[in-house]
Amino acid sequence: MLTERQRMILNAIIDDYIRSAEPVGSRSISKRGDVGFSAATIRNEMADLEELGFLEQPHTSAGRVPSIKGYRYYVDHLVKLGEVSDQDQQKIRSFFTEKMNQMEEVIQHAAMILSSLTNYTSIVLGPESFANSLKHFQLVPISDDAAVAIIVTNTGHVENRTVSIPPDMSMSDIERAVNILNTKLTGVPISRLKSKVHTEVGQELGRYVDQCERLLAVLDEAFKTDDENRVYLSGTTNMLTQPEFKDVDKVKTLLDLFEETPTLMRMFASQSHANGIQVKIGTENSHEAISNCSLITATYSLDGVSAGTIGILGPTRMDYAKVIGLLDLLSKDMAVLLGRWYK
Amino acid sequence: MLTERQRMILNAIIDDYIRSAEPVGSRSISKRGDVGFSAATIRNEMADLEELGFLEQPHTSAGRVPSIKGYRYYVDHLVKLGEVSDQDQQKIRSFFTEKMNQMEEVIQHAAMILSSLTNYTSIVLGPESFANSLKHFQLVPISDDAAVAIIVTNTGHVENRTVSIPPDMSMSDIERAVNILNTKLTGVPISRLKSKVHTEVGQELGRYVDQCERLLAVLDEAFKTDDENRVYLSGTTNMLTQPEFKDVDKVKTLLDLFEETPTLMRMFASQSHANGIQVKIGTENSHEAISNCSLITATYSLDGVSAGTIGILGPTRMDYAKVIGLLDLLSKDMAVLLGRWYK
DNA sequence: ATTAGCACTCGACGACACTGAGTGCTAACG
DNA sequence: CGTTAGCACTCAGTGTCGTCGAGTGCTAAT
Repeated sequence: MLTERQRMILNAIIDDYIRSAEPVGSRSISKRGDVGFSAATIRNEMADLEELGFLEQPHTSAGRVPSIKGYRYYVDHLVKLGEVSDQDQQKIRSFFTEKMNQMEEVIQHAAMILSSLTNYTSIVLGPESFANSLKHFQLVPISDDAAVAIIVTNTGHVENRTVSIPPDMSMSDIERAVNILNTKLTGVPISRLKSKVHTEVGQELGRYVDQCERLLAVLDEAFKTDDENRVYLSGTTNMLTQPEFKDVDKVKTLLDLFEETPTLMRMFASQSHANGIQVKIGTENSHEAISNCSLITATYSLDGVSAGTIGILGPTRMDYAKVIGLLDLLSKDMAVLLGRWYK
Repeated sequence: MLTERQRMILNAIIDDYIRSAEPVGSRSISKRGDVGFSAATIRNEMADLEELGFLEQPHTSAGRVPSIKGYRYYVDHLVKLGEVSDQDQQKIRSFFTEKMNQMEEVIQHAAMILSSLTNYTSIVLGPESFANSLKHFQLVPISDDAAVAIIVTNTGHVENRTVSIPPDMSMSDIERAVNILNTKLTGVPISRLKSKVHTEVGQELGRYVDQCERLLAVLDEAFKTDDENRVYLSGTTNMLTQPEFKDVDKVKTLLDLFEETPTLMRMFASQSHANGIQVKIGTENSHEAISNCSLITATYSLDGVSAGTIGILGPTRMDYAKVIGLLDLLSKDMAVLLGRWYK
């Protein structure tokens, strides 16, 4: 579709623009050396590229700027995976050798590494909880009518929730129930806890415990899968250093988006279906607030099941080569780390 | 020190400036009606007030702007506690009748209410954990060499931490130890857990459990008071709507400060000594990033012990009357709520 | 097919004048 | 004597104009 020369020129323009954030003219391309043609020739090609929709002109007497289509072509055909610099590799290595014993900590750290290495905003989605199974369940009464339900998963993750209990339910009943639940439910995936309680464990429970229905209601409350697969952000303020965000209004809409976890989740979910690296450029993103941003995500899997997603949000004019290389490396390392984690 | 008229004029100027964010001139004060003097008279007084340091002039032919000293005088002598509007009272009431069963949730919500009612940024510090005591302790092994330590407090707060355990420590030992700890430590304040383990419980433990020293090390790790008295922020982006933050650089330094929890903590700590409402204006604040902001905090106490702090951060040109009134009301309500909570 | 040359476009920038809000001072007023 | 009307003055903000220069498109020469 494009001639070799056009591709070279497109590549050069995008390269330049990523660095300078300013419309690039024919002369500067010609002078770069890697395209050995005169400014005039490049000018002609640029006119063609614009007609084809790969470039845009802010105004008549300005240089050219890549269009969404241009970026798309660039990431699909032109960009060569950036090698991760030794320095960065070093940092990542030391991250993975560091000992962390909370899942949350790992994710949080990964996000921080990403944002600090790229100077963009990083978004990390934790490994889906459905991989986890119950290790231990506990109900600790804290007053006459309330108790804390605690769920420990095999990965060491702890969830807790305050539930209200009927005032006339006896302590011994509760203890007995907890014991039964622990023997019956240990090893059951978190996502199936609720149904399992009703189908299989329910009757057993009824035999030993008074007021079984009431208790079941309490358990329902406790096992409510609060899908707080939280999204971890880091480097949100990095965006403010980008020239495309010198306008406070844009900053505000972006930051407001960051606060809206559910929206972020949805954005991410739509990406995480496919495995590997995905790039959404500008208006390809569903949300308007990031219509001048690109979102690059890497979904890694564990035993063939997609397990988590890490991503970088930056201006459309972002360093795709570097970011893609980095995400590729880090997502693979994450998969390995988690593989070991889950044993 | 100031004549009655000067005070009226100062009050009027600050009032106007809070509303308009623009230097206020003598004419506009004169026209307001509540100061019944001509522009010329007011002009003379304004010159005096400037000489005394209560006002400042951005440039010769502009109106006057309150100085830090001016604001100080205003909040100390002039401002009359703003009545909280019916609408706002309504919202606060409904907040307090809402049923919440996690401490974190309450605090988070309080912060949100505050920021939404004021359109500034709210900062809330949770009730100091020293008021809490141990309700239940548990060690759940999740692998050969790791276990999750879970601490439940009398208020239903759950802390958890992964600890590594010596591989040759037997399950039964652990169980026995946990039992002893629960009988001995229930009711002990969280802050004193660690010392208590060493002094009183240690010997008892040694009698029943092998490898007592090793176990103590594990417990030390578990009881490490991770002083995560977290700071809850809400409405951080509200600041961006303030005209004093139309400059992205200022926004960035401010937002970066928000990310630095320890610094925020320190800022807050210095305020929370005194009880009641405290106002720090502009450079009275220690941190440079908020040298054009004011921080108003209300510390509430429970049984005479200061329990928590809620605060509002806004531009120096903020609506002191409203904010102070609101904080006063809310902090008292919080104290009541928590009093009930701790029973 | 490529390139040198040239006329043309248009935003950025500095110079300049104008406007208007606001001041300080002085003199008149009650 | 305190208050106020009047007036000259200051200065940020705004709009206009001309210049500059980077960049373009087109044409003709190589």
